[in-house]
Amino acid sequence: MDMLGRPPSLTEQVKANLKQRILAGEFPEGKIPSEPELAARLRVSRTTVRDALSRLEHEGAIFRKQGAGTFVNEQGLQIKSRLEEIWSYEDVLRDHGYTPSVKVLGVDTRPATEDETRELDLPGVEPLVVMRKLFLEDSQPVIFTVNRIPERYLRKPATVHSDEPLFRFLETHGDRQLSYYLSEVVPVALDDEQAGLLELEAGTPALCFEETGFDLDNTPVVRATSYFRDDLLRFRLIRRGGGAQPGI
Amino acid sequence: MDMLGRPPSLTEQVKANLKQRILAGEFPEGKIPSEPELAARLRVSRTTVRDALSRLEHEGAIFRKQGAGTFVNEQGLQIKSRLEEIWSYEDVLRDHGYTPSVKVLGVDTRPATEDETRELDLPGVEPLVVMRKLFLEDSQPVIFTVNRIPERYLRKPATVHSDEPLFRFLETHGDRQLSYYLSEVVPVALDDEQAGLLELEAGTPALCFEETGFDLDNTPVVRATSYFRDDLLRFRLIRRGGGAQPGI
DNA sequence: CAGTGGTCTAGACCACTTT
DNA sequence: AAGTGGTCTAGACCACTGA
Repeated sequence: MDMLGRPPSLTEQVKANLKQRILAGEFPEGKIPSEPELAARLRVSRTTVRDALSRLEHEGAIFRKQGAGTFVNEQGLQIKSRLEEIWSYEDVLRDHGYTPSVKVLGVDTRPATEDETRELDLPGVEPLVVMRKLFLEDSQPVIFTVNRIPERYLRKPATVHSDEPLFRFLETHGDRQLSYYLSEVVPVALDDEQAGLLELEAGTPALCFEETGFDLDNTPVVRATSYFRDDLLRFRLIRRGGGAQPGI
Repeated sequence: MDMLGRPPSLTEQVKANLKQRILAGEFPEGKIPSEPELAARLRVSRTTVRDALSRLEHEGAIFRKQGAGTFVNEQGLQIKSRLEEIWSYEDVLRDHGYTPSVKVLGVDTRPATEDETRELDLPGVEPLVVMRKLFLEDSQPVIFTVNRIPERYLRKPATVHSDEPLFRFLETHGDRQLSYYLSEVVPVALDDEQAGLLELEAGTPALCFEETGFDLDNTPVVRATSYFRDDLLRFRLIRRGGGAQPGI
């Protein structure tokens, strides 16, 4: 029972160091020192430097060209919130320059539907705790989410109103660590209730995530549905080649 | 001037080998051999095995638990087309079990707009080649795309009708290798033209990609817009923690 | 041809899970 | 205590770029 993360790895520290220096504009020509030089300066092995650089490249902060060097990727640095690594919606809003707040609309318990029983891999129909939240920037609604968690995964009686981010809620009230989400991106026309909460007109096209969260044992622990105001929040991602292709 | 990719790396071969054996059901209990054992069997170093496993874990094919082992991720294996690694829409459709075909709707040349000039980082207003394509499964339209490429990046006179995937078209007609896309996911209501092409009613909510493609020198070489029939094609992705958090 | 990134190896040590 | 994955090192060799 750890409850605490490990200290950041050396690789992660190097990555953070470089990221910070990039954002601070320490490499004005866009040219980042060579791998051997970084390794010597930072007193780590070249492998560690390469791991850190690979992560930065993957998230679009730099790009590399064999034989030429490593460079700042001004384009990729513009991305605030990457679709593949979103955990706390409050952080997403903060990254967009907003002052976020959360409003818990309600916490209920009801039996799972047939679909939910299957999606959450439950042995039979069981009670689910349903949390509905609204995220606001200043007083304007931006995100509406519904989380459904099997009651069996929660320690305390489930009527707790909590404005913690969900991954923390699961650790606090359920001793479950969220490992990843498997998500579907769906276009919808907002219905009356959703539009009302987001202060839009019914029928407005919006982005919706339909997703399942898994813990470290690969057990599904939460089904979530989220709706976004795309006029206030826009998601970006980097798409790369899948495998063997070099560059392609 | 290479034009050809390098042969797949050892890591890539190990990854392909394991992926195939996983899909073939060679690990019925879901337990994958330990890293030292795989390294010994495949006659490669443990590092190479770990790299291959890391990639498989990233794309959701397996999951690992420290101290316990490496296991098949039945959930993640269901994903056919991952949002972050899509290159040829024909492949996407094939992965969904369709028989794809392409219809080139037209190839025109026109001056870039002000926005396009900025997005493609052009020194001034220049002619763009605009390719409009429709992707069909059997005879049913699924994807509608518009690609805009500065004429300066193309060798041949730009009126070529080509049903090659775009990344190949850029290599064939422009000696440019596509490295990655920077994409925005936008919900839209289809207008008359888009809806007509996709054989839906005008106003239907749909997913839209607005994206810029970059080459190996990080130069933007194409602006693309794509519309999808979400009743026929659904995009999935895996969302993970961004950095230092372990598990979280 | 010197310097850069790309790939691969062998081995050490640690943290964690299981028995 | 034994076995697993997680991190890190030092070093070799290759492929490519640019002066």
